[in-house]
Amino acid sequence: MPELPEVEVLRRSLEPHVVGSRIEKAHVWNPDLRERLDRRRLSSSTRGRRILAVRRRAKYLLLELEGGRTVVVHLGMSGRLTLAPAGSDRELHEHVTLVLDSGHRLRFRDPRRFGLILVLRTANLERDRHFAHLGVEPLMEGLSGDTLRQLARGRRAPVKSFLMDARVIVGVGNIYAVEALYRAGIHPTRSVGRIASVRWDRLVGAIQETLRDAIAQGGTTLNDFADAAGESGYFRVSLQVYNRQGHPCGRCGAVIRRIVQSGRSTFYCPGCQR
DNA sequence: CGGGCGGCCTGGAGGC
DNA sequence: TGCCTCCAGGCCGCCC
Repeated sequence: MPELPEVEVLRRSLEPHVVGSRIEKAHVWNPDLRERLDRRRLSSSTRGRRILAVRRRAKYLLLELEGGRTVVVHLGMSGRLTLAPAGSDRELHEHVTLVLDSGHRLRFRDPRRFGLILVLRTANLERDRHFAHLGVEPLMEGLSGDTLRQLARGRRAPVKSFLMDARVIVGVGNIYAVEALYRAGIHPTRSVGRIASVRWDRLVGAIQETLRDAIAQGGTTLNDFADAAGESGYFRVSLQVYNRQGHPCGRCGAVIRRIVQSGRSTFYCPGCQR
């Protein structure tokens, strides 16, 4: 489900309601997520601890707790994290519930179980194997086209795959890679080593604009994305090419195409993207 | 080594 | 109605 904008929207919606709350208890209904959840570790490191901050790194949501621990949540493809009133019933595919002293429950629901919850020492976070290899944050202050151009040197991958490579740049998944390339007017199959400097600047600008617009509109809800309050995002109506094969391009009228790259759908306008 | 592919899961959509 | 295939917002490990 979620790329950077969705996780950021979730983070912002959660923050004002959980920071300062204490976690009374963690229920693990099903530990079999992408990686098996360590029940004891989750329980012992969350019980009675206050939530100090809600952060994000790449597509990971981070609940920073007292005692130097951080609960790491990844939504995979179909994960949701919602804040519900006390007493409400457990939902289908709700695998973990954090009971807060405010009376609310933080529910992790994930039908496909590609998601992940783990507990790390806050101080070791960046050295953990889930984080150590991660590349630049696309919304980082001062990110330039040149930074990406350097990383692309000597590589022959198609630009779309390059944008989705978390070792290079994080948070950009299938939807936003496709949309950013459309905005930048770059063909998704273009080899990344053969992109001119000026186009790198335009591409970075397009990525940042696309992500910021998506955040402002509450993210993209295709099927099941929702923020902590269960609200859908509305960036879907702003998608220019994603899932629009056969429709005319809004800019030039050419018919939008769908191709497959590395097993993932790519959509582009043959008129605007060269 | 870089890059592509299959596998991990469930469920929704569409064809017949 | 059912049964089949295909597809899905991520990520990792394996293979060439």
